[in-house]
Amino acid sequence: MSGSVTIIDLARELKISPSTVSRALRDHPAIKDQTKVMVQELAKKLGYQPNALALSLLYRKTNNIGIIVPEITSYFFSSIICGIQDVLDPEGQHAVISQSNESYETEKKGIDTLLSSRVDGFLISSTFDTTDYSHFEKLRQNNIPLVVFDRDCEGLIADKVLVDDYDGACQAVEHLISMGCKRIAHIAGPKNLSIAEHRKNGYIDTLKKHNIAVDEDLIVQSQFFQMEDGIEPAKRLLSLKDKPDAIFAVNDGIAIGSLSVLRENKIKVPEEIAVIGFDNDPFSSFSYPSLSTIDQPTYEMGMLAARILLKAISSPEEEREFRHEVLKPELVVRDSSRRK
Amino acid sequence: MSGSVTIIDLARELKISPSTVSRALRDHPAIKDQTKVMVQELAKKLGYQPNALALSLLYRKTNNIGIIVPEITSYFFSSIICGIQDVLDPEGQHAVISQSNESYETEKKGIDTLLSSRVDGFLISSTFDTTDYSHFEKLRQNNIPLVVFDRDCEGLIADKVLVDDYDGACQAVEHLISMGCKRIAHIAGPKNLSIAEHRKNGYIDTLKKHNIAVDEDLIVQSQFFQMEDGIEPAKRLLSLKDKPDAIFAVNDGIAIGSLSVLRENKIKVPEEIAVIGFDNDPFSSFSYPSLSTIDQPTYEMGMLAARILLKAISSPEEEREFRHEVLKPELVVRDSSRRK
DNA sequence: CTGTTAGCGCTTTCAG
DNA sequence: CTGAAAGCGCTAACAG
Repeated sequence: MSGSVTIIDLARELKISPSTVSRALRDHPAIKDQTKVMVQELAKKLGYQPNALALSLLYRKTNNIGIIVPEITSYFFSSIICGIQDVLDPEGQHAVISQSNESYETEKKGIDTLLSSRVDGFLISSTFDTTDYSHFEKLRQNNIPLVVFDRDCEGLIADKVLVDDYDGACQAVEHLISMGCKRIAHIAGPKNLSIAEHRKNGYIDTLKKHNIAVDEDLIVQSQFFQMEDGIEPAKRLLSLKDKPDAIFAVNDGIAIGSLSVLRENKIKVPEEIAVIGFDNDPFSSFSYPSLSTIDQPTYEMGMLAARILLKAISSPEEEREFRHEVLKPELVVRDSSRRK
Repeated sequence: MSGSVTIIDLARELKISPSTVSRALRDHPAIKDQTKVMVQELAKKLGYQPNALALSLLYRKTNNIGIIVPEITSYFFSSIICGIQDVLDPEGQHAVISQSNESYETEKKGIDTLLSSRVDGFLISSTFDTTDYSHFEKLRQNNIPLVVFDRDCEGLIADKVLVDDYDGACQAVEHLISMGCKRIAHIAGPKNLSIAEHRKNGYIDTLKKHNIAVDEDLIVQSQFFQMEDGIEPAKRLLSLKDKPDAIFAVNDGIAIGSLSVLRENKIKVPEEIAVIGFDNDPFSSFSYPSLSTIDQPTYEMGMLAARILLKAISSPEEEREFRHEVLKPELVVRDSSRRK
């Protein structure tokens, strides 16, 4: 920032006015070619860089988009971010990423910070323990567009891009049933998280549809979504007198953690217990056995959310309809659930 | 941005001057308590948020730090970013992340964009094909601090936080030798990448140190760092008449990809071929067999780089010494290299 | 074709 | 204790 060249520097050097320099740089039609060339050459020579700050202040538009995600270390969220950036970049928009670390307070603080820095809009996937949405409502009151993605905030009025988790879970369980599994367990995700609830509901409803009794013992819960978080739940399932013959895990991380427990206990997968995850994380095709899963269109979700946001930003504030997009996930069968 | 409350709004409402409002909000001693309370209450009521843009323009300091990484989807870089953010956040500094996607052009464009947005400093890990460092030199000429991390730019004068890749490779190969391996192969990383070169050199020198002939056939190269990129190189190694009895892979991704090839070929790991990776990615302890690796202090590297940058930003420009920190990696032995 | 002026939101002298 | 004015870098009327 220190030694940056300004338009005024160029003007002084060339003994013309700043406005002429400004116009010359932006190729304004009412400027002599000769002047343009002169200005542009000097600008290049001195390494002039327009000050985006000044522009943003003037136009009340920063071309910055605030993104708030629970974490960036998972492939799931980082690939969504890639989708977002691939839409924003060509439009000259920039992503400003903030991690909430699954903390409601951090999420709230992130919003305030981004608000202070005057981002033009928000893309948010909320935390586990976000139940109060007033910090999101505030955005709408300030006419700042918000697109919620992946994790639904039920009751919140906003654009939304979600995945049909219920349907994904149904596909997973249908698949296990079609493979002949009778006692299908579910390692559910954290309570109060819409996606986890939907997956669990899909699991339960599919069992019922096939007249399979829902055994509460077969539903255990994981604390988070990492591989190590799958260990405890899997051990609990193995400690049952009447063991399951399949596990539908809330995500691939948990599924991989479970696989390691099954391996330790010399349980054959899929012969004794079949396993299926959710996400199609890259490592799922390299685990042993390779993991069946439900593919989520993360990259597409990011792109779609970003497109909707950009449209909202450039639309007249009134008479906008809120969009509610639901993407379809897709079953990917691999060795962990394939009867041979 | 649209309907934001400004200091002028508050002033008008209270029929006092903007400067008084400004002082009251910043708790200036020369302001009557009564006025302060009045102002602060109205500010709260109307949801006043200081405009960071205006402040940045005024103070010529944005409190934004530009981060440029090859990609964010790998755990390696995303955990470095976490370390960076955990240092920046408490200091009221914000990370602005840009992905170069291993493209020199994108990296250059990223710098220009961030320069335009007037970040106070840069944290950069450069791409494969960055050989020309003039875009980095430019920063120093503009007095914008830069800290290079992980991937060294040899010859560039800048603060650096690196990992001793050479030493890590030595540890890996020493370990394999101590396990009795005689024909140790190396799957090297992309050419022209300092870290990959250093690891390869560590590999070669350790063999020499133990009077083991370096067999060029046993050194193959991977194109990138993903799991699938390990498949081809591993197959090439298996096609040798005289097969290796160990593989030292340039990173965990490649090692995991190799494991899948070995599994397919029913080769026992570690009995027939031992495998060791580099990075200590979370999945490495959940692969089968669990993967021995060299742990890199990614989070610490991010924190240290950020601390050095903040110090550089707040230091007088002259008489700064450039720091050159080299962190030590650490051997983590797991099943893939443990003779039982 | 070019210059002058005002103002985006804020703070900070300098005057009262 | 408070207000008026200037300026951070830039652009867009409005004049010439």
